[in-house]
Amino acid sequence: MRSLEERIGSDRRAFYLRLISAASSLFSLYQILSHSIVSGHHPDLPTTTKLIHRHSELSHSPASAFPLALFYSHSRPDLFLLNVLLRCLDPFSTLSIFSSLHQHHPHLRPDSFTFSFSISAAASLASPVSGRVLHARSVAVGYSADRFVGSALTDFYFKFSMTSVAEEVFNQISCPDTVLWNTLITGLVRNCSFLRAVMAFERMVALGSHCDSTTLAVVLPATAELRDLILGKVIHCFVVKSGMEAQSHVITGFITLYSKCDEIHDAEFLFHEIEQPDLIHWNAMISGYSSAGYIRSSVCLFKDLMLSGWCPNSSTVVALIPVTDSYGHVSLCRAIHGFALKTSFDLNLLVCTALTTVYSRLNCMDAARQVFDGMQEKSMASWNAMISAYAQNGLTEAAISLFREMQSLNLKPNPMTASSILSACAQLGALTLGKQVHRMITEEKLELNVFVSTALIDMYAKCGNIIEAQKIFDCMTEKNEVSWNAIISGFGLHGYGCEALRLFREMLSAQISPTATTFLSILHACSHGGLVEEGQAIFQSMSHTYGIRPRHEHYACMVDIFGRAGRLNEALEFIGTVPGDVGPGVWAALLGACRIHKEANIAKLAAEKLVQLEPENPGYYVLLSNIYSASQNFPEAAAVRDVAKRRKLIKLPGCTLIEVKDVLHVFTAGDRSHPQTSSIYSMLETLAGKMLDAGYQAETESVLYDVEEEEKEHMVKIHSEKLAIAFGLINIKPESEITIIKNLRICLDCHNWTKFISRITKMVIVVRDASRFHHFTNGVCSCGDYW
DNA sequence: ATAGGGTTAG
Repeated sequence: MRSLEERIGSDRRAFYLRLISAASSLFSLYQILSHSIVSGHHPDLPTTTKLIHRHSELSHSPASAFPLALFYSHSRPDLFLLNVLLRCLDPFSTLSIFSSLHQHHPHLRPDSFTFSFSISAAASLASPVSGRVLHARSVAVGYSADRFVGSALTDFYFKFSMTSVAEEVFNQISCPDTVLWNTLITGLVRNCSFLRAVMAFERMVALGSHCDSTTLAVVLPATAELRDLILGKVIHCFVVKSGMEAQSHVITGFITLYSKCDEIHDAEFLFHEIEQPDLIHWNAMISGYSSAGYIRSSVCLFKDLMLSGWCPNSSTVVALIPVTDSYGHVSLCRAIHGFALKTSFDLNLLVCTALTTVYSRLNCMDAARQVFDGMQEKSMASWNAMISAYAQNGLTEAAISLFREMQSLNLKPNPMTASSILSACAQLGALTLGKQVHRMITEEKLELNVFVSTALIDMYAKCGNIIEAQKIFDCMTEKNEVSWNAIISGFGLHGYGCEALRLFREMLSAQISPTATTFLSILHACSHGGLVEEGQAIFQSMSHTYGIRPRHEHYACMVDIFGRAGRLNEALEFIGTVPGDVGPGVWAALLGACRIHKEANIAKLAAEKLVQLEPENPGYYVLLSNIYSASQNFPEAAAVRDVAKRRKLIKLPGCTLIEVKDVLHVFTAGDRSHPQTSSIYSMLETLAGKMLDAGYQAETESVLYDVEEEEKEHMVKIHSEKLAIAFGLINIKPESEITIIKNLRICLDCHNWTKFISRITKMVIVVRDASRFHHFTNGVCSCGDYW
């Protein structure tokens, strides 16, 4: 008869395996292990594997010390143990074990599980390099068509917004199963490629792959984003037919779909049909209401939620945020912020990111920054939210410096970062940085989605390179109304009215509905291109054919169109037809026309209106005063100046930016702070002589000249654009191109001066001022002397 | 190996 000890001994492994499976806490697991070691039995490979596996089930976060110690206690671990270990380790340890595998355990040949766990680790470590290395090695050992490796890789490339590579990997796998299709569709949705996600879904169905609730949970929000109600209904029928309509995730998807497609009652119906809605159902409905503008219903449902004994979570708070947005109420926003802080369930990434944006939309940049700085952990979305908050509020330098900070922390920008920063570049005219971002997008193979492409078009157009803008536009596979608007306004900005008109017609025939912005762009193009009749016809069609009510800006554009052609009386007449109040932009356009056509009487009328409408804007006072003094009405002139002085109104200082060899230089009027000041001024002297010979005369007489009296003396205060151009002439190779950007409109004299310079030096000079681009070539400007 | 609500872009 065998002793007890012998019986345990023979079944020792089974005995410990049973104990381990039954262990209910980490503590009892440690006890089992120490018992076995104390009694002289080091756990064998299967027991160790089981221990590590149970340990990962019992501990909530990836803990590495215990499993690693167990793993290293074996001199010859097997592949199964290795894979179980890799799956439960933190991503960093997973990668380091994998990379030292060859050295420490050359007998172990990684299989598809080993690769897929390591690739997932690279993805969560945000380490694109190690992922690519793993990709290469897995292909080298013949796993390029493996489902597990393939799905991990697909997921990996999508995480880094490298959608084209992800799709390539997916296409390598000959018979993708449901999970793999789901991985593809999820990745596309996460990268906002909604159309491609829906197309992949259609392909999946057509190829006869089985879809499950996961597929629908992902496809339905994509359909909602595309506002494709018809497709949504087709899917709904399909879902009912295949008996999946009662699945929790699927119902949520339909609530999202119907509320985003303005079918709020259908969404409501589905929500009330659910017997026991979970928190996500509630949140979906609350957000459905608030994002569709049903603010009261949203708040009511929130109250119901609280009364039903649910504890709201961060998503509930985020779902409520559009409420503050639509009211434009800072106090409401602060109330929600306070509520989130008080209930402190998790004032997490999500809430903070949303708050950053809402505060910035309410123009509380300090509050926004405070929330951003207060986050211990920041996601890509948090960074992007803060960067775009700055960009959208015109704080371009802040946006760029935050972008640099992000880069210095080794965080890889994603397409959203790219489009935000491109917007800042466009506003600032920072072509070099814009090009760098473009290069980064290409090098990192970042997804060139509609947002990014449109942002690139806008950046190139606004930074002077309309050719490059057009190239990108032509390469786009998916264009929406914003993309068309960007290219049309780009051509308008450069004075290519006919090209803009051609694109506008092309847009219409491509069945893209023009928006209010489209009309603004095309009217701008007509005014800068001198196309009066075309502009009038388009303005008519805007309300008659497309049912879009013109805004102040559209009226201003029309005034601009008439004014440019010197038809000032028609412009006045047109203003008479504007229903309701006339905005300051309209009068400013009229004033601009008067300035060019030297029409003092109408100018006086316009300037008086402007001083009334915008008492804070100093420019109009100067102008009005100049007009009065020109008509010998000195007391009035003095009175106007007095008012401006009493109000302590300060003129926005003019400055000009120029980039030479990727370095940015900024000049202000009469600037002497630049290291090359002396050569700049002597260059100006040299030029002055040649200019006189060529017939240049300083334009200081004009009554309608928007500068202070003392600024008229150009010898005292040389305008910043002249300094920048002189600097460019010194530092840029002859007979090439100089591009400068000025924050205000270029003045008449500088415009004239630049024409002469372009003729004398044979340089092409491109000037972006506050209203448009001027291309100076051999004494002629593309704006036709009207801007 | 994939999954529902909610945050970031032109």
